Amino acid sequence: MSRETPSGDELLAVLAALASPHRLRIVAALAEGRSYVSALARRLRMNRPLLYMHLQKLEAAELVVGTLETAPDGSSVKWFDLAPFALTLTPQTIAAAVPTLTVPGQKDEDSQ
Amino acid sequence: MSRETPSGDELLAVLAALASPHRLRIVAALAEGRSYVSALARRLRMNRPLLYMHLQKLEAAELVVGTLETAPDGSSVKWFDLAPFALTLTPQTIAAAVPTLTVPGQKDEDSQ
DNA sequence: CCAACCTGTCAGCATTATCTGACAGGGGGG
DNA sequence: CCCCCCTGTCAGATAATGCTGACAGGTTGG
Repeated sequence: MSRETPSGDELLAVLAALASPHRLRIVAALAEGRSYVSALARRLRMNRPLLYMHLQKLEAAELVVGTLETAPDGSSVKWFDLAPFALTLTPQTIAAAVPTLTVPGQKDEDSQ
Repeated sequence: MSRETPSGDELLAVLAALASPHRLRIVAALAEGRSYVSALARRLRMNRPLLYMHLQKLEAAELVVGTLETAPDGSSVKWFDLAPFALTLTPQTIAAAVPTLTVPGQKDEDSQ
């Protein structure tokens, strides 16, 4: 679901999710194929709970999809797939998204 | 200079710079035309030193250009212009940028 | 001299984000 | 039983950000 014009909040969520070296690396790793938490932790050499947290942030931003696959025997593995996203960052796309940012009281008044 | 393939660090810098509601709003405001610190602070209703800091971050990421214009009489105003940027965010572009991230020791080893 | 406009910089506080080790619980198998 | 694999969650330490009021210094104009 590569949206044309994301809402301000969605845009912000995606940006915040990607603004981290760890999470960028996670995305890059998943671009080569699905994986699961423990394997990824070994591969990227990072603490598992830490990776877990980062994956949750990516998932919250809908950049990644995690599915807990419980085998017939009962053992479970949580697979993570990269969501196919694509967004363009330009002054125009940002200006278009900003008005829909939900925050307290902010208004435009004078210019110049 | 809308780069085709930004380095990992550049990408990260831009993402980090934009991952803030304030800074998104600043970019949107500047998209309507140049302005200077005090005027922008009034317009966006935010603390001037705070805005100043955000502008510096945007400038560091090269999303914004500030020029201190000292009039012939000596009074000075620092104008900020939006830099014409454009970058596309997809799993591919990210995967392409990640290998050039400069951080301590990280390597890829096994997969799956 | 005082007021109003501008820029730039600080110390210090408040709030988030990041990161770690440890734990609980679920599955196999030897 | 013990050992190894997996998931998920916590408290708590540490580091990074965000934010504020106040100050110094420059100019113009009444």
